[in-house]
Amino acid sequence: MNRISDNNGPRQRILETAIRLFHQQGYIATGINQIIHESQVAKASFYHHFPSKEDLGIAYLRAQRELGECLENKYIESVTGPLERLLSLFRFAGELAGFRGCPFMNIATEISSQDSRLRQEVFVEKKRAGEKVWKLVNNLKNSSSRYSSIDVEFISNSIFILMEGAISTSQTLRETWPIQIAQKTAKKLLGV
Amino acid sequence: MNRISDNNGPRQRILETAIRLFHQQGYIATGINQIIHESQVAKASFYHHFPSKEDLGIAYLRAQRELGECLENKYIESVTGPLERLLSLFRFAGELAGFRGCPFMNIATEISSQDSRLRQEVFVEKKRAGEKVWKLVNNLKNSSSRYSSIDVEFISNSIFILMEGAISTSQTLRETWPIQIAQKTAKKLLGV
Amino acid sequence: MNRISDNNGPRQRILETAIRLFHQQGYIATGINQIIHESQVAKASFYHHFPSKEDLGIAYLRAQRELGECLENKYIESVTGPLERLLSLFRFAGELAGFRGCPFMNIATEISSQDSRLRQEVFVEKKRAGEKVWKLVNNLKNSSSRYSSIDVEFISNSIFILMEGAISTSQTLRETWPIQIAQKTAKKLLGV
Amino acid sequence: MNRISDNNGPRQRILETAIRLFHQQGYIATGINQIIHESQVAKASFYHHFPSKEDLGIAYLRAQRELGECLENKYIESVTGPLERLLSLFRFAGELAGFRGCPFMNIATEISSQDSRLRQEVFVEKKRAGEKVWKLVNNLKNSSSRYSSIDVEFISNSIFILMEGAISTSQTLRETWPIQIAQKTAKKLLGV
DNA sequence: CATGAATGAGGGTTCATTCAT
DNA sequence: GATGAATGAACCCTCATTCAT
Repeated sequence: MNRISDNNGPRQRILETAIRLFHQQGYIATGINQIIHESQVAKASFYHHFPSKEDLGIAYLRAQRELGECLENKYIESVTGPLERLLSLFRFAGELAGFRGCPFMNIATEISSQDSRLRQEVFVEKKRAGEKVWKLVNNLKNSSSRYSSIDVEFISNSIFILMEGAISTSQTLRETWPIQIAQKTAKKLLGV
Repeated sequence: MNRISDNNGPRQRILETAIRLFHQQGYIATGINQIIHESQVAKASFYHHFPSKEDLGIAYLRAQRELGECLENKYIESVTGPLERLLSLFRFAGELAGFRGCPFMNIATEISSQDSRLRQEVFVEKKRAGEKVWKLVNNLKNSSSRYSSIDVEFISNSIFILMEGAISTSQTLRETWPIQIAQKTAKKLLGV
Repeated sequence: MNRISDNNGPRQRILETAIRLFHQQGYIATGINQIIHESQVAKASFYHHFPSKEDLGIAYLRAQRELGECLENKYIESVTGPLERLLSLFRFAGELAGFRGCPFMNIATEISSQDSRLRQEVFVEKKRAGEKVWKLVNNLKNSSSRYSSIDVEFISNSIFILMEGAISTSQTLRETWPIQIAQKTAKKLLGV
Repeated sequence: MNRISDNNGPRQRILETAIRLFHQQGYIATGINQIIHESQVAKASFYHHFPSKEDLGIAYLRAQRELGECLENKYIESVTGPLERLLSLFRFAGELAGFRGCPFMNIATEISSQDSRLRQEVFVEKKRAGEKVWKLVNNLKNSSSRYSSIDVEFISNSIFILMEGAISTSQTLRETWPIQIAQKTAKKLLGV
């Protein structure tokens, strides 16, 4: 039993189940019992790995952040050129959401208490995502004199909002056009 | 016997409590017990007026739609000129949300089942809101030759997404700048 | 409004609904709400006519006694001859039960308290039914020297038990053969 | 750790309480709250052992079947000779019922839905009981030329009905004579 | 005589969590 | 490191009944 590559241990199974169920059904609507049952794990084993549901929620968000960052980078690096890389964010958003929206936005909606540890995780991710957009916009600005007049702060915030709006509108209406419209709007903002 | 001022009946108290709690805490996170306790109503009285929690949820969304539409109109009519009226939507969105987001988006996030009656209500409202934006953009287009080249379909969808994004980003980050950025983006789109 | 023939008044509607529902679903399993809803009667009207559910239950049993007695007499009088009349009870039992058993046995099963007013009604009916059987057996005994040696007490009790057993077995198994077997057994007892 | 004598576990306590209360008060009339209170068990512990009230009902019926079968065999084996053994069923029935009737008949009366899992259990038990009677009658037929002309099918069905009738009449009237009469009738049928 | 609103107690069930082993 | 039993609070909902009008 090679423990290093043993990714099918209880902890991993629980986490994968949580990723599936929290995203599909929501954090509150998903009970510990369902997670335990679908993970094929004993109840006390669950609490051995995750002291509380909130801790699992945090692990879930962190896993989503890693998965998301990884996928994001794949999308970005699949194209060349600063403009294409910036716009690839919208293709990424389109795949990620799948009518169930952003895991972080969703949890922020479900958890009202502003000082919850879960909301801290949301802040962290959204800050990271915002900085990612900022960098891509900044790269664009520095790449060519054509974009040298860009207000990086404004444009990156604007694109961030467009992405958030596209994802949540797509979730609410269960349609895909918001992603396309958001991308088209971003292009217009950039004058392309 | 004055029915107009008779707003203190139990049904009204329940509904007002639901508006407060569903919006603040979320639909799932708010239990019937808390609602009846804060409404000062017996449990069976609650079910006399609302056959189920879902029915109260529907009444809640319809009340939010009425309240929202009313407030929306006030904002729109508080200014003159088609551009000002269109842009007033952002001021409205800023007040409505208050870091707790859109009641309809929130419920759509909490309820994953796509054929829930609650989601039907969300569809109805979002369609209405989309049409409202479309009309305001169309009015702008027809108001002056300056805007005659506007693609009403695209611009209205774009503004809709910007508003949704502004509201949800504001909710997630508990900040107000997304509203301003979204409005500024809309202005840019319109070339003003 | 001819009040004498006005059998569609609220009280009558409630009683007819109760006869249908108590027999089909059982006394405990049938709620007041369903009765008033299907009777198209206001709740307080119900309690005006029947001070409690138990009172409706008593009225229900009395109505069943009248209906049963009436149908019983029809069956008995549809044939001539003391033997045929006695045996007609089994045909009657077969029709009455219809897989839902005897209304009186059923209530006695549902209500455990031995001093309930409902159980008093059951006693009254079962005593009446027992006496009816006794009379029919006694008539048979007196009708011909062939039956003069009959032990009326034993035979009537025996037939009573056979009928009760046939009805309840038919109810439990949802089959009709118990009625035929019981009648055949009765014939054997009488030597015919 | 002695599992054989470990009859004091919560599951066992719940089941014993259910046997007592379901039989005395009826299945519907007995609430989960009363069961857990008298079992000295927490509510969630109850649902840990029995997923629903219906499941407890099924366990109750199966326990009654085992208990009944065991007691039945004791009565049968307490005497010798095929006739005595057949007739011992009536003594058994007299003890079993105790004015509260047959647990299976009672549940079949309370539950009207024909496709309930509880009714399936009733079918199973009544089929078993019918076959038991058939065997005892068949044994009698084969035991002596005196009984060789018996119609096993008819006689066993007839005796089955007599037992059901005796038990339910005893329950309805709260008297013991139906048992004696039924046994006497059975003797007559057999020509003894 | 009729009405709908209002009630407290209880229905069956699930929650996230902790315990002894 | 892993297990299943046990928990109290809370879940949504229905019961038979009474009230003011």
